[in-house]
This record gives sequence, structure tokens and C-alpha cells, in this order.
Amino acid sequence: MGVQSKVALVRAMKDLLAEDGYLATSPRDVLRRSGVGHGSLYHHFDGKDDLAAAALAEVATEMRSEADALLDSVDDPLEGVLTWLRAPRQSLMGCRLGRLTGEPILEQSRVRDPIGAFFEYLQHRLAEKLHDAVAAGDLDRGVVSADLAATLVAVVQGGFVIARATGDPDAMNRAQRGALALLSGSRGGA
Amino acid sequence: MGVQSKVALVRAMKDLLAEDGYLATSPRDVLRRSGVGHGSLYHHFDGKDDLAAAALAEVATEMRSEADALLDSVDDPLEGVLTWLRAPRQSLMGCRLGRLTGEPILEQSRVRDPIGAFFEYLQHRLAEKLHDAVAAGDLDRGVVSADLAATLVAVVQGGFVIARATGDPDAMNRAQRGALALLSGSRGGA
DNA sequence: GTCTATAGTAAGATAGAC
DNA sequence: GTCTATCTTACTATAGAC
Repeated sequence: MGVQSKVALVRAMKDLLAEDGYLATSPRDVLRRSGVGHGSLYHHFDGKDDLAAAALAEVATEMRSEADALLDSVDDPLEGVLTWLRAPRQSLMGCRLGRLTGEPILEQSRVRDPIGAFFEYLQHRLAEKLHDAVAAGDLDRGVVSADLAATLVAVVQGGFVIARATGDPDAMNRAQRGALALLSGSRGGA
Repeated sequence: MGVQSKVALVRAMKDLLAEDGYLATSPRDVLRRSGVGHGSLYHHFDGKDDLAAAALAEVATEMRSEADALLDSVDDPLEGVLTWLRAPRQSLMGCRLGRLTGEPILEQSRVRDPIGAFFEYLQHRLAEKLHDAVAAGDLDRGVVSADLAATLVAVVQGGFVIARATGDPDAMNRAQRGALALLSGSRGGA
């Protein structure tokens, strides 16, 4: 089967991390889901956390691409940010990376690295766009792009948290709409 | 020792839930931390999840009180909201309730109830204040109080997520500042 | 590279004496 | 009400044959 087992393991781990998180996912679960034998896991990886780190690195890459696609879907920088913010999200599932931040495993850097790097990247990209929007006169000059970037990322991540806490998928939509409305108040007064 | 053991168990569970979350906290951990014997746990509670539900009910009550104290610390409704939003938070610890929303246990309603109810309550209280602020002419008439309430709760919850993900406690401050700046753009244009 | 067998530890809960 | 002993199952990993 060549390198197929390794790929199957990573794929299964990615799915299970999204569904149940890290702690609740056991090597057994991954093996069952992937159809791969027990020995292969420990041949290709050091163990559960090593496999999880590999899986999360892939997830982080995918999420960067998704964010980039939205942010760069339009030329206008502010429109790019708004497109990203407005994007529909499966709120009850939770963010594939953000959802893991509650787990104690996060203190082990091996698995936090891809998660942290993604959020740094996302904030950086948003701040960039916001900075350009200010320069273009589409946002008030007083806007601190790094602050606003953090706020917008937080709105989305918090939307996931509230939606899951209350079981109400619409909580995400409300959070997004509220943020969009606030943004329109900081518009244009160049 | 009377009812002391029960109290000690709940106290220990509250601490451990805050430190490690639900899944990572075992009955053994609670027993060790509380100094209570194994039998007492199962005498006073049905099991781990029952004890956790009791602990979370207390946490939720405490957090309601804390939120109320901030929101009602000033007469002016908008100032109350701003006071709540500005409050310093131990971002790297994560929210004692929001942090648990990533765990699969959340699907079992027993333990989700107090968490969900708290977030409903918090949004309701914020929406109330925001509604009054609009009526008082301190916020634009176009403001949808339920949307903005969700946004502000999300900013805080998302601030916790980003701070933990990146290991940067200042992420919370940035998110808060960005939101405060946005709010000042929706001010007063009655 | 993959398999089955197995090991050591912990989770979560029950039994029954005190 | 509290304790110790014990039970079953699962977790995570290793051993060693194929």
C-alpha cells in the first residue's frame, strides 16, 4: 500500500479532531476510522500527538488558503475583509482550530504551533487589508489595524463559542451582522 | 464532617474544570485535590458528570453576578456595557464556561445547560442595556441590540480563544480595544 | 510496512465493611 | 457518610512475527 496508510491516518485524524477534539480521540478511533492496522500508526508516527500535529498542520494550511481566497476575492481591501467576515460558517461544528484551544494539550507546543501560527497569520492578513483600507480612505484614519483585526477574528471565534454553548447556530450570524454594522460606522470619514 | 465533603468535591471540581477542562479531569484528580475519599463522591453524586454539572451551575451563578456587577456599576446603560467590555480578563486561562464548549461532553445536555443558560443570559442583559442606550440617544437608532450583544460577547470569547491559541495575553486587549473603537463610531448620531 | 498479541496504566464506577 | 478493595473497560504504546 506504499504511503497510503500514512495519508489515511492523517485524514482520519483530521476528521476526528474536527468532530471530537484531541483528548476525546483515541488511537483506536483513528485506526477504526482509517481502516489501518495498529502497527502502521506507530511505524509512521511517534504516537498520537505526533499524528495530531501532522493532521493539524494540514488543517492549518487549508484554513489559510480558505481565508486567503476570501480576502483576495476582491481587489478592494475593505471589501475583502467584509467578504471574509460575511462568509457562512458551520457554527455548531466549531472552528477546526479554535475549538481545540480549550484543551490542556495546547500547553504542549508540538500541537499548538500550527494553531497559533494560523491565528497569527490570519490577524496579520486582516491587519494588512485594514491598513490598506485606511490608506485608501475607506476607513477612518483613527483605526488601529492590528486592534481591529484581532476584534474581527475574535467575533468569528466567539461566534463559534456562543453557537455551541447555546446550541443556536444563528448566534454566529448575529455576531457577524453586529460587527458589519459597527464597521459601517467607521467608514469613509477620511 | 457533615456536608463538608460535598462542598469540597464541588470546589475541587470547579478548580479542575477551570484548569484542565472536563475530559482531562478524572474522578481521581478531584479526589486527590479535595482530600475526600473515593466513596464520598459516589455517595453525594451520581458520578463525574453529575458532579461537573453541579460545579458548573455554581460557576455560572458566579459569572452572572460578576457580569451584573459590571453592567450595573453605572447608571448610564452604554457606560455599563463599556465597563463590562473593558474589564480585564485572564485571557490565557480562558473563560471558565466558554472554554468547555469545544469538548464533546457539551452534547450531553446535563452539563451544557448551565453553560448555555449563562450565555443566553449575558446576551440578554447586554441587549437590554444597548436597547436603552439607543433609546437614550447614545447609540445610532439603526443599532440592532441583539446583534450587537452577540458581537460583544463574541469579541470577549474570541479574545480568549486567540490569546490561548497564540499564547499572547495581549490578544484579548487588542480585541477589546478594537471593539471599543468601533463602538465609538456608532455613538450619538441619534 | 503491516499485522496480531500483549503490556502497563488510568478511567470510571461498584461492593461492602465500618 | 466514609473508607478500602475491587471490577471492567479503555487508553496508549511496545514486541515481534510476517
